[in-house]
Amino acid sequence: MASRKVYGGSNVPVLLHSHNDGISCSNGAFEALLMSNSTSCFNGKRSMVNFEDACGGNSQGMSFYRSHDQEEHGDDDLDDCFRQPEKKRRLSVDQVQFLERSFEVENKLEPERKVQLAKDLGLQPRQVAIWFQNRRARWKTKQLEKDYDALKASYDSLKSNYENLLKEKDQLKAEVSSLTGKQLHKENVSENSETSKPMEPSQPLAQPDPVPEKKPPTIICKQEDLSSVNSDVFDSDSPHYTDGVHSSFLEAGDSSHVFEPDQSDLSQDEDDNLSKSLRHVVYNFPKLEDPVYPDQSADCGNYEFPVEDHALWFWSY
DNA sequence: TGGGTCAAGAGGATAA
DNA sequence: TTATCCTCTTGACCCA
Repeated sequence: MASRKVYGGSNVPVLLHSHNDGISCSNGAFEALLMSNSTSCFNGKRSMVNFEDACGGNSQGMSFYRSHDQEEHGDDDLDDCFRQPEKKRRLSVDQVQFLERSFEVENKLEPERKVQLAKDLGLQPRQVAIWFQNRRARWKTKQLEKDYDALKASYDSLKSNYENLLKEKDQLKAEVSSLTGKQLHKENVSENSETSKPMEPSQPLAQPDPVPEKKPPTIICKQEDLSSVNSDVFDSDSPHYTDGVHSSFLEAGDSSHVFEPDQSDLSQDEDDNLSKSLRHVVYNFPKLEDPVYPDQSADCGNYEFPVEDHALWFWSY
């Protein structure tokens, strides 16, 4: 409180006894004030000086109430002669509150509004403009933080869903392999029994096959092909999944892309070999495209998807 | 004393 | 051309 300039006004010390009382406008009145040239309800310029006087020069904890704006106010031509080198001073709490309310109404500053605010707050119009610029910058920074948090939450959710789907895929692949083997075995048995009947008259002396389970080479190839197909169906995009989090995030966001195998790779014969009765449950799987599943899950009759496997329900955001 | 915050400066982009 | 905006930076101030 050493060399503080004191400006004459003595009628407003009460204004800053309480921060909230410094600006007594209601919100409605505040908006009206912003658009009008009516008498200001804020006497920022002189009130700060008088507040300090009212505080008995107690600068401890009251540094916000220094009379910075007097030093910077262009109206005080007399003071320009004695002005010390410019030092940055914070706006008072009341000024900031007033500006904040104005910012909430409109974060852009029209020239008339700027002049009116400057007049009401006892600041230079440029100070008001600068405050709005900085305020917009802070607002943008906070928005970016919010956006980042939202995106991160979305990403975490998608990643979790994707990992669940990977587990589900492995389970389904195992089921397909198991059931395909069983089905082929059944077919081999039936084919051997059918083909052996007509051969009996012509080959009465043929020795019966002691190991009927042995699969013909062509069938084995088919099984391998099927296995390969199944692997291709799920793994064709695996570089996208497995390399880093970004790719998985992007890929998982589009379920149609993740599970969109080329059905033509699976022959109709193999497809027919899968029991239709084992497939119908697949079509009840939520939100996954139907064409994907008939070839991939052959054991849905007794396979229950865990609750977390419905994770695609969350993909809507 | 270092870091955080904020007012203000600087410079480029843009619209009227 | 001018005012305004945006972005980055600077310097003052405060606090743990």
